[in-house]
Amino acid sequence: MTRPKEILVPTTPHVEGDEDIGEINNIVGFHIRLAHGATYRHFTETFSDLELTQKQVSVLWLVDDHPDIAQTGLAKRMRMDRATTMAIINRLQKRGFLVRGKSKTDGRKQTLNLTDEGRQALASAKVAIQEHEKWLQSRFKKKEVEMLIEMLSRIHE
Amino acid sequence: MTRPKEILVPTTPHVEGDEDIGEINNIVGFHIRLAHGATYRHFTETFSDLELTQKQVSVLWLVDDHPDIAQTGLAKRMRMDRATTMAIINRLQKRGFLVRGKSKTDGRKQTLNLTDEGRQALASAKVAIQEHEKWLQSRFKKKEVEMLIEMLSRIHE
DNA sequence: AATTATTGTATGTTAGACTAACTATCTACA
DNA sequence: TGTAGATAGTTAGTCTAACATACAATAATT
Repeated sequence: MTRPKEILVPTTPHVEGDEDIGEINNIVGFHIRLAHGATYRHFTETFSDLELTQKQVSVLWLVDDHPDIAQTGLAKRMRMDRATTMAIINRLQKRGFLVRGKSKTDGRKQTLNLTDEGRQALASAKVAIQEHEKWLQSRFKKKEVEMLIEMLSRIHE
Repeated sequence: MTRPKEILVPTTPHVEGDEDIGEINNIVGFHIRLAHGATYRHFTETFSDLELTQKQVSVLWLVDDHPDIAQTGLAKRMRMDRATTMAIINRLQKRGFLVRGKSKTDGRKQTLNLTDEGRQALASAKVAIQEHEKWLQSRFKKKEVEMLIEMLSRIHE
């Protein structure tokens, strides 16, 4: 009495009397979302000890690369709005990973800089990132990685 | 005394005469996230009238493609857990786009099917998707689109 | 028949994205 | 120069989504 077992390969074409646009599988956006989801999931697994999200690591990294950067500078680089940036900065500051200071050149701006703890966290994060990237890049040849990055850059500029 | 003016449209390449971001630019995950963000943003713009998210459209689409699908079936296809799936289904049901029914083959399962309204919403969504995809694919040649989809599939399986 | 797995549900937490309103500061120009 | 508008940061509130946990009902396995 064994059932057909209902194997479900997600990337399988659905048959059915097809209409309009075609299959959802031909939609680039669909694949970007799925790839992002898979990447995000693996990331949080890899970072479960560090308790850092992708966004948080990116912010730490960018602040380290650009001492005294202002929140709007960060926001521009990461394509976030000010409010979202605030929330992330607040979280990182609450954990003592970075500090806000006053800008000497512009009274509206604040400077962001990592604390020693932040630098330490970033160092650990970079190790984890390496592992994460290895998982990601294991699917591709070197040339393909370059190509993928280049293509993705065309989307986000 | 006119400054370079520093226009910053979110989806515009950031020029700024400065430093490159550093090695973070070689991180595939970083680009996936940025590309996802840009895509998501354009999607919500395109869909602001319809008030549908990527997830919701995907669910409508998949339910349409697979009548009587159960929530777990959806969850597998979209790589979501049951709780998240529930939340999305609830939202769509509340708006009258789909209905839950009882499965005849498995008392635990429920069937999902679009209502006429749901089908209508999906039809509108597909038009908008076409526009959205055009925006996305305009950056690529046909061959490149295939390549991109294939590469992204390697990530999400 | 008893145990285990699956499915849907309910609840609560968290991150992140966005809007709107507000203050302080800076810039541009009439 | 004075003022109107732009920019930077903040706060508050809303929304989507992901995840964890717990529970009840049903199926499958032993």
